[in-house]
Amino acid sequence: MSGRADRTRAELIRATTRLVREVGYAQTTTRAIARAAGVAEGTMYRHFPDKASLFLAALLEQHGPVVEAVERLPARAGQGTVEDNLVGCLRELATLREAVLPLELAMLADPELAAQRRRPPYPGGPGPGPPVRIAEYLAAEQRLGRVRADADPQRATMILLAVLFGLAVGPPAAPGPVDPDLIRDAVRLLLTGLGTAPG
Amino acid sequence: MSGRADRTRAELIRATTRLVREVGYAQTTTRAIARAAGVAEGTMYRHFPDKASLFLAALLEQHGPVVEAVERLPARAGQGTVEDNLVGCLRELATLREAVLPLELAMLADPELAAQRRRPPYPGGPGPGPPVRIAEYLAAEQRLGRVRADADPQRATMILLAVLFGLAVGPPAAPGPVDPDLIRDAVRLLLTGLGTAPG
Amino acid sequence: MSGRADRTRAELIRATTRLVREVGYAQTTTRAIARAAGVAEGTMYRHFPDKASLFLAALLEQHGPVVEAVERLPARAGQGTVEDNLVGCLRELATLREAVLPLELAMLADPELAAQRRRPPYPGGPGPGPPVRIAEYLAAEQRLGRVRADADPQRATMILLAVLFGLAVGPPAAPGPVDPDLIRDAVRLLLTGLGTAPG
Amino acid sequence: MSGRADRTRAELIRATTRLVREVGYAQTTTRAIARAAGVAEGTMYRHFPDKASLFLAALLEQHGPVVEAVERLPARAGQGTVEDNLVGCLRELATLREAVLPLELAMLADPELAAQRRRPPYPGGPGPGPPVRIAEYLAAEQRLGRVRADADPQRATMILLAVLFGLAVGPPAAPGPVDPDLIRDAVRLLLTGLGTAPG
DNA sequence: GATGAATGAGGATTCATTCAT
DNA sequence: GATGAATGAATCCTCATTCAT
Repeated sequence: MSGRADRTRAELIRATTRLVREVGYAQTTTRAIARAAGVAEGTMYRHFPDKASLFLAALLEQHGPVVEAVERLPARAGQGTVEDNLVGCLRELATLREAVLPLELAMLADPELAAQRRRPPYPGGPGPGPPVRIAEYLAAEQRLGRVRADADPQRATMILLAVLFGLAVGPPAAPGPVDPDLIRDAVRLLLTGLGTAPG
Repeated sequence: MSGRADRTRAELIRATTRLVREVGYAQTTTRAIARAAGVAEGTMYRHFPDKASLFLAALLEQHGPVVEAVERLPARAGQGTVEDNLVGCLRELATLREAVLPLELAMLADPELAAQRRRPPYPGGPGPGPPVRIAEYLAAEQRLGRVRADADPQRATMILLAVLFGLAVGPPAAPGPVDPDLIRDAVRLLLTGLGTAPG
Repeated sequence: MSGRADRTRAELIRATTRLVREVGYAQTTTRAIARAAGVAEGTMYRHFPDKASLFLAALLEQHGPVVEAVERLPARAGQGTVEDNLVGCLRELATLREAVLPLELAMLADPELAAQRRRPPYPGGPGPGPPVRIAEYLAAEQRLGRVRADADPQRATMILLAVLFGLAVGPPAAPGPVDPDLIRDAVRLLLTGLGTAPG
Repeated sequence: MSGRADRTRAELIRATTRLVREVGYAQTTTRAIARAAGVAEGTMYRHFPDKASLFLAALLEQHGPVVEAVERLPARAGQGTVEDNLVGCLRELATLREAVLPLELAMLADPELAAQRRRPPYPGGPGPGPPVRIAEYLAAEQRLGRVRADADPQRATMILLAVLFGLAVGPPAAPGPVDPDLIRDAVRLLLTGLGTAPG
């Protein structure tokens, strides 16, 4: 129980997430985290074996809401329009991701950190998550005849998420939230296609 | 005259690019760079004012080939198929980018490094580059009736490049080259569209 | 509570003062200070933001005793002889200054260090100090008729202290304590005058 | 004769003197000197075995004019007033010293540099210089009855020069030329005396 | 559990000096 | 004589981590 310990732990994670977003990974020192969390420097090591584990925990913390947001998608197959369903889901993903994108980038940029990602910090680890649910949704729509029969739902999902990630990070964007209009444009383009001829 | 200096400079850039790719930005210390380049640590500072400038130079070094690769694209409008043209171009981009992606990620992850990007290291700076050329190509194909009349070439280009970036970095990828098949799939998807009905 | 921290801080200041006196400012590296203080190099930075601040603190540490020594002077006006009073005071100043003269010289020789002196390290900063007290004393003696009526006490104080500083540093001196006889000679000369005629 | 080498040497000394005065000893790097002198970094070592020797040479360069200025003093004994003679001499000294005071301070602050001063850079070294000449002058005036018979000319000279040095450096003064009025005040004070009673 | 002083290896950078051209 | 690229030891400082209180 010990509500105090739990609060400290949560504070540490909140501080870490905030600092990485605001000042970048390089500037997020243990001292800065401790100060931002309002605890002593040594306290961190009561809750996490080392700094990398704290980062990992911060990253996973966000995973819950993301999963939830996508969990509902497959059930919407056949309702409304495909475009609206996808746009809604991707916008939610973009919003949630905004908080952790800097953490993800830090991991991508630092192999040593990324190595930690291999071994999930607790047995079982995070569930299937967004990619699987979106693919499920696309397959369902495919069965309903609202998505081309010759498309590969998994491949399409991969590309869909790649667009999302690319737009979130992309060169034109000063770091900041993804333009929601851009998300709709992307989904529409992916649905409609760019070409005029059958091939 | 200063063949030696030129060689040293090139060696430094090569070493930096290689190290960032292999061990990540955080591990790429000035000492490691010097050792890999076969020079003394102080020598670095005769060629670059500081470490960030060296990284920037390494990044820009790659810019030339990238620009060249895309420069030829607009001229191909109307020849072959749109799909093949785009796939060819994007594959080239992917290959070239492979070398600098870790550098780009480092910049994205470290605001301090990114700040350097604002002031281009030499007057004039890099030219328009890939986005503009690809948009030009799409517009040309549009005039030829091979791309939907109601598409926005610039917006489409943005999305095209976002896919490419997302695929290069994306969650599935163990760091490594982008699967060329994935590129073709993405282009085909973008051309054909995922949907069946107009909405 | 923090007896240990206080002791470390004092040790750092003592080590700094000693090293600057013995080997000069240029040789007084952070490593040497740490070694002499018996602490790790990083420990210095828990107590002082940077090296210059440590020097400044070492300088101010000495300020207390100096001020006290001169504080008593004005009260002696009219007692004993003017010569003895001044000689006693200046000898004390010379002794105290001996410890910090190298620090003062370092500041004079290095504009960057001197720049730190501008902003006093704590609000309020050091009080009026020696010059004012000596001038007060001279003015008091003047009212008692033991100092020429046409003398300017402030000007005379300035010159008195200039002699002291000049003797402490001056060309003849192998670095070391000021000869006390020289101080008496100087005071006597300043009181008696060198000339015979009014002009 | 090689006028070019001579000019380079002079340029190096000029640059050194100027830089030490303007930016302080610590900032006067060999690179800065070379740049300011308009020569390559390595060239310095054609003319001086090391940096300290260059500093020493710069210091001695100034010695000539100083000596000359004081050389004429003994001959003025008996002419004009003692005050005017001394004031004139000291003011000249102050002006000349202004250029090298930073160099002298640097030497005083750095024992390693000061060690070089012991062995004069060329046999014979500089002559007796100011102290002796001023003492000679005072002794001459003493014989003429214009200086107290019981004064010690050498001791008085020492004190006179100490005042000058102290005023040039002194705490109140922002670094800059010595106020000529202050010099006259000091001389007058030393001649007239501060006291009213015979002892 | 929490604290924060202490650690010390390691980081980027500087600079007097050397030497091939 | 002059050049300037190269050197590498040394500098100040940072920071994840430990441990006595």
